[in-house]
Amino acid sequence: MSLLKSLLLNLGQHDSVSGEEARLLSSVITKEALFSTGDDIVAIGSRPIYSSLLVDGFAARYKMLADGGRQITALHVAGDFVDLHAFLLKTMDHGIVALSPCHVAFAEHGDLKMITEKAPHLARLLWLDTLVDGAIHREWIVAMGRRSRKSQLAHLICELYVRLRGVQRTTDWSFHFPLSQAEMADVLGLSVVHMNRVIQSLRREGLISWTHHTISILDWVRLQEVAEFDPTYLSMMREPR
Amino acid sequence: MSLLKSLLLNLGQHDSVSGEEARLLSSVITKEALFSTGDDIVAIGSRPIYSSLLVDGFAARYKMLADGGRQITALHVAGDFVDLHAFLLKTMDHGIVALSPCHVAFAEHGDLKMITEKAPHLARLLWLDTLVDGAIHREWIVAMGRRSRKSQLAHLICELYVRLRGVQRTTDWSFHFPLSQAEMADVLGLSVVHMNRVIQSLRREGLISWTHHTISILDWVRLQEVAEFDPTYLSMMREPR
DNA sequence: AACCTGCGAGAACAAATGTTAAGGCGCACC
DNA sequence: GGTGCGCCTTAACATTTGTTCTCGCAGGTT
Repeated sequence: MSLLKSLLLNLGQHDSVSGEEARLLSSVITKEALFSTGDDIVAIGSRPIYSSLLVDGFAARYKMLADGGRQITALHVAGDFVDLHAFLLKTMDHGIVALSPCHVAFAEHGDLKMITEKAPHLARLLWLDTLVDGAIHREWIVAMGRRSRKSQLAHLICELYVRLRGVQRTTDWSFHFPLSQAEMADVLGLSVVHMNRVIQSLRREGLISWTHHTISILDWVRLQEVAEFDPTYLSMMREPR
Repeated sequence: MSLLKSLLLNLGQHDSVSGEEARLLSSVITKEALFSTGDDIVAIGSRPIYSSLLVDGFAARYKMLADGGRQITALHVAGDFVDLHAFLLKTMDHGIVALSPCHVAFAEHGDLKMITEKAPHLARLLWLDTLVDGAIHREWIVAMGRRSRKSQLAHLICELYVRLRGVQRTTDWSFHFPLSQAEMADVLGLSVVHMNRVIQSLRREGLISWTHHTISILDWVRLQEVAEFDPTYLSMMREPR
């Protein structure tokens, strides 16, 4: 998919983006790169001078613990700015890893600063993008803290489906999903064995199928019920910001 | 504490705030209110036209689940903007409750928009404030997913201590903390009984004391070790943003 | 003084989740 | 065509965490 298109698919979900804004934004994206599965796109502790737009692929933010455990704190799909927050946070407090081959484009922080000075509406859309990240974080906290593991997984699948549909990465009720069960366990904060048990239970109830890196939602209504999924937090509504 | 002071204590931790910026910000804070313990400061589903600055007190963002469970997704202390994100997200996807008597001040969204247009550096500091929220969310996700409950609690206490010290709400190694164990359980995602067990274990090891709504850190070094606490994510470093 | 009530603490038991180990299956590589 | 490897799956067992219940204490009320 083209660089500009993935940009607009993402930011344009929340508010209308003018042609001029789109041109400005694409003009500050001066570099691109490809990453292989498992590569670090951004290293923990680094102080990037670029922010990275994921044009295609799957990536994750993660932290490692002393005992070797890994927790994934965010999943990113095509169209996501994976480290826009580093523009102001400066120091990466986590790493970002490619979970599939990833096509990434870069915008210099100096140019982002220019956008905050010259294009306030566009700047607000970028700010909003990081706010949606935060809203997703909060939903994950709720899922980890107070939902059953089955509900947590169901919720994540609902979220992924809606986000991927927003950037046209679904076909009917299916989407490509390259994560292994072990990687998924690092998302939900479970052991691999229990991750497998939870997946089995959604399968057994006929809610999803998940094979060959493809997830299919077999019963959206019941999946949503199990998840208590309410997509409000994704801010998919297009309105003035 | 004065309104302006709590503002500067918070934003000024990350970068220097000019006198003009401080005046502009305080000029857009046009209303104030007091809330009692248990009051909702902002209701879920509402579309606020003000963002709320917590001048004094403790507040929490939370979501309720169908089974009556509650998960607290953020704790706020003096100086925090509790719903700055609503400026752009528009619809509250969670509620905000006062966990103590709270003194709150309000800034109109229209004025915040003006700030993004006229005062880009100040706007970036506000953006940053929401990014630190996100960084804290990520750290909570890590703690919920991959730390032991003892480590999770130790980490939260370290975080609270550092944040409260930043706004001058600590005396030596102690701080006032009004949450009950049941409320704390809604933060960590535990049952009340297990919350109590985890607190006891930190007490038994001589790391903290916690009585009469006061937490004291008895052994900062070991508490930090148990928590694997690294304050980088709080962006306490003052640098150009 | 007697009586609430909210909160903290603890015991006993149930359920969820982790650990370790083993086997199977598909796929890349020799 | 075998072989090794990554990944999924299952089983058995250990540990963590939740549930229910009881008790005690402090503070406020009558």
